[in-house]
Amino acid sequence: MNAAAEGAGPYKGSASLSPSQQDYLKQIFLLNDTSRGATTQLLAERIGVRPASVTGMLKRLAEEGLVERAPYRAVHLTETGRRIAVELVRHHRLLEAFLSRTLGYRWDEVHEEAEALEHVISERFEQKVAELLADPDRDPHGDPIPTRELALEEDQHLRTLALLPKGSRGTIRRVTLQDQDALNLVERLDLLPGRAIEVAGIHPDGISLLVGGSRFLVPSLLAAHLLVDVAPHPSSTPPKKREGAGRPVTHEQ
Amino acid sequence: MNAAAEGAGPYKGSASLSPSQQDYLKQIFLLNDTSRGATTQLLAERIGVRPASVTGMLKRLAEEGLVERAPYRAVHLTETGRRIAVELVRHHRLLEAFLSRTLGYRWDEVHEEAEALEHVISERFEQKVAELLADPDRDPHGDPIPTRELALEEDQHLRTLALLPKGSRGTIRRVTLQDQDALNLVERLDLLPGRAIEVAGIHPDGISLLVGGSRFLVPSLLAAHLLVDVAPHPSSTPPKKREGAGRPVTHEQ
DNA sequence: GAAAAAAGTTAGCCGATCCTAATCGAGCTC
DNA sequence: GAGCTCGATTAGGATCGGCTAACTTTTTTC
Ligand SMILES: [Mn+2]
Ligand SMILES: [Mn+2]
Ligand SMILES: [Mn+2]
Ligand SMILES: [Mn+2]
Repeated sequence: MNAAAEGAGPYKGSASLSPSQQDYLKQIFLLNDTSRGATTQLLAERIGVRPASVTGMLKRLAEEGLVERAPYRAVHLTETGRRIAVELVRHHRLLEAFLSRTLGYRWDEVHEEAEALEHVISERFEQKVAELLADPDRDPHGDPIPTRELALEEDQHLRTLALLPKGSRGTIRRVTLQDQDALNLVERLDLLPGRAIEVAGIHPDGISLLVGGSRFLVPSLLAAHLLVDVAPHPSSTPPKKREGAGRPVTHEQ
Repeated sequence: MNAAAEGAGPYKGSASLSPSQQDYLKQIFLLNDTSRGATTQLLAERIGVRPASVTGMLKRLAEEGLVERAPYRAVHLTETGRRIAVELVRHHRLLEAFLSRTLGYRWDEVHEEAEALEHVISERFEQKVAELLADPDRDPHGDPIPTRELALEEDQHLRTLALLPKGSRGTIRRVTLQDQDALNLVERLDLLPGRAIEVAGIHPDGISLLVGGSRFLVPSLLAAHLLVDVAPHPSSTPPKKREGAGRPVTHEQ
């Protein structure tokens, strides 16, 4: 019973998909990029439904040619599905930038609002906002905004703080968290995008960090969500990778 | 089988209602204000569903204490229902003002976008937009924006152009149309809010109008949707009402 | 004031999306 | 490689908001 014959439906603009379908595609995209691939369970957690619901939706998305899927395996987006997902990520991050810059939202407030608006704004709205903000390339958390043509900068040079060796210096570029309390903590610690940091040491529970003169422990849980632009090793320690201090970073949006 | 026992559900914030339910409440509100009351058929037309669907939804809304209803009669909003409806109208018109002023939308483009956004923005968004625009009191079509406290100016002094007697002078204040082509026509004819006009004569098919030096026929269909602030009768003709040139004005939003 | 027309309602149905409970399969453990 | 565990799927059901077709009530017409 090989489900999902290839590409059943005709061309799909994101417009014809339900917000729910759009959220599935977006989460599949975000999970594929990072982490261990888009499994039923991870999707269920991110989207806030039960695994059985995910299976059901994935079947429908497969029928419409938006995902490719084999039972008991992780899903992947088709090219069509990917396009819709990236379009949605553009909406989301553009909206976050807009809410922050134009409407004066705090950075911990933008995510929730963007989560709902992303499904509803027109291409005109997207266009006008992009104009107003002069085509921003980062949202308030440092996440790259896909271009109008849906090209997405890859940030390959960024490294997770949790995995940096002692002595590393660099600049915080992205904070891949959405939870308001967590973001407020990051702000309290002055670990915002743009801050210069140095890894003073490795703890079992996190990273000892030098930021703006002070030194403190950044718990692994937090360190795993801070992406750092590492400076060309000025210190002694060779920049070799460590493993296991934190799991690969993801973040919902 | 007297359906709808009074006030079943607990307090409802507009947040807990589906976009569909919100649209029903809004249209009931707009129809009650004007026109012959919110009948099943009129609601069906405005909302774009079949009459049977309206009956079904009205039953559900009655159960939740948002409308009062007797079979075969027009519906009315309860106080709770009215509050939600006005909140939605505020969202809608505030959004139209925002889209027009801040994002540079044309006045014929704002309605459609606001129609979708109104259900999705948070109170924070409403608040921030109101601040940004310094609490505007009119949307681009001249429709009054309910205040934060949901007070709605009544515009009782405005009269439908279609019903004005020959010789009346005044200023166009509201254009209660949403259709893009119709709005473009209005713009072409320079009948925008703020324009001074004089009724040069009554035709069977409309009104002969003097606007900015030129004189032309405004078809009844259009005239019924132009609300005029009538100047204290400077001309001879006593300002007595005419009937039948057009039906009472309404407009969806 | 009856009959016709129009408006409203009911009954039965459908698709989308979610749920719970039960079953199935993949992959690690020993 | 036989189990066991955990993740995934299936089965069955609920709710929501739409639809059509048939029926009922109100309103208009003459
Ligand atoms: Mn979303
Ligand atoms: Mn972000
Ligand atoms: Mn709407
Ligand atoms: Mn308007």
